Amino acid sequence: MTDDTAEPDRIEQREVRLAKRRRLLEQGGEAYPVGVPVTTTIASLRERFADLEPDTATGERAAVAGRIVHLRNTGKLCFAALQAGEGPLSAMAGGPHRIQAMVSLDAVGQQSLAEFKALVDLGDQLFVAGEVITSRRGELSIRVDEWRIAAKALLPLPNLHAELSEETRVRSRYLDLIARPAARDMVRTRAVAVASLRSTFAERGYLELETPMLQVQHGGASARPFVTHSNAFDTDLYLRIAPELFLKRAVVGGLERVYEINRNFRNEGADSTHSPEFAMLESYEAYTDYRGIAELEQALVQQAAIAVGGSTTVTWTDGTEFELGGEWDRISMYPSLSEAAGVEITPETPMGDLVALAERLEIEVAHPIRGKYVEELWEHFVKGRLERPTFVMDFPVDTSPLVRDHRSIPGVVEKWDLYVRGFELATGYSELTDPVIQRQRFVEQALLAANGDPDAMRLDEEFLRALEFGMPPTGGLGMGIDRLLMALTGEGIRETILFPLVK
RNA sequence: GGGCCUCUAGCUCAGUCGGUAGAGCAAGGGACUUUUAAUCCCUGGGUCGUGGGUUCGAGCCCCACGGGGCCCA
Repeated sequence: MTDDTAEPDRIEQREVRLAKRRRLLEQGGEAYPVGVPVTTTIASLRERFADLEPDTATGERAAVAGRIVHLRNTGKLCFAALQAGEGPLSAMAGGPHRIQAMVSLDAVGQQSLAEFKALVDLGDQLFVAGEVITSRRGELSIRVDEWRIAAKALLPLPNLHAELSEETRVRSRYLDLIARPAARDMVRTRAVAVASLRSTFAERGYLELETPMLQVQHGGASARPFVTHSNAFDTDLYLRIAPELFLKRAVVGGLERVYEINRNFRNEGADSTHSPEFAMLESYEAYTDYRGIAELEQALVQQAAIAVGGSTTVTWTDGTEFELGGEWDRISMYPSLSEAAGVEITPETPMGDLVALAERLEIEVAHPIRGKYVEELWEHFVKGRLERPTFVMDFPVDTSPLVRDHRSIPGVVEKWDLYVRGFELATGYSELTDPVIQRQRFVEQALLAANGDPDAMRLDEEFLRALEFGMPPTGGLGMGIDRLLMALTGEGIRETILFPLVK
């Protein structure tokens, strides 16, 4: 909306509710009071009175507030189901965050009952106080002797008995959160998972850092950046595509165990596994290597699974049980590719052979780099076969410019990718610490950039200078937080992000 | 970037051969003191994504643009 004074379109139901708001004010009431005197929460009442017999009076008074999600009037008795946003995880979804309010002629008198019927709508935030009872049908209820509107809803709630359309769910997530317990669960699951990551790091003596999001030079990954402009410095700045080069500077400075959980931005397409803005974990640990980091990654994910669902066996939303427990498989990229393709492929396999094979399979490779061909072929032959969580070890050199050469296998670097649920969940390196080789790798990247690869890395002189002061042997880890949630819940990336980007 | 599907009431959707715009929930009026998507009677609510075109006549056919989804690259 460009016109600040523009009113929403005239909606019949909104007009009706605005009239009720006016009537409420004319009677000296408030449509949006500064507060309501609640004494407890719906969830705790549910917990305390879980097993009451039908038609029981507890003799105990309670005052709660919540959104009206069902409203039924039967003349001299009204029923309103109040829903609170809080509540435990999905194991108990569907009930514990709701309680029924019963507004009867006996308890509130004729005038109050009439006002309730005239002024209260489905969707309003309602405060009620009264005795905790169960109805004849056994529903935990409050026999209301005092009620107040806590916030008047001007717009009608969507139909809670039909699925919201994909677009409404993402565009109006607040409605999705009201309507769908699974949407609320996702928010909590995510918070629990991230808290678990932090506590696993804390147990291992890691420090959480915050490195620049606005960078003079982007680096640390192969991706197209978002560009913005600083007026004060009169210079273009990049939203970071990765924090890697700054976290490594921290390791040079003697911070030997560091991690960061924060947003990265990549100016690329969005689909079910990619978002232009995504939360990323990166960690670095001095005096370990990619094998030690694989052990760390496994612990991080398994601890998160336990924190979220109490077990390393996770249950996805489609009901699938997925095993994240135990020691994860480790396979090697070249041997696994050779076996699946039925042809021996090694780091020495000539470019011509790789191109011929790719063409025969109609695999298009964007840039003519040997490593890219190997990775594309590997994805074609092997990726889809992985069912259990699997570390894929030892990648080609020319696609991994920040990783050190393998200690014993020529042409390969000490890097793994972790595949879970068919997508790449995390990556781990024995970090390249040799400033001379690192400079060469950057120069090779610059050549690719000159040849039109927009994802190629740029040479970062300041980072190289830091390396020249000596960076200890280090293992590093990167994991997408959104993807971790996808692995734990079986949902698509848009469901793991509370407010995904929509045009 | 390419292909396919989709946009109709607040929400979710139907709409026949191109001929007066439909349902459920929600809303308004009425009845009802134990309802669980309460029930019963009555009523209101539409710029059919936007802009063109074809036609006597377009929600429907054609073109362009925009939003959303799925598949491929």
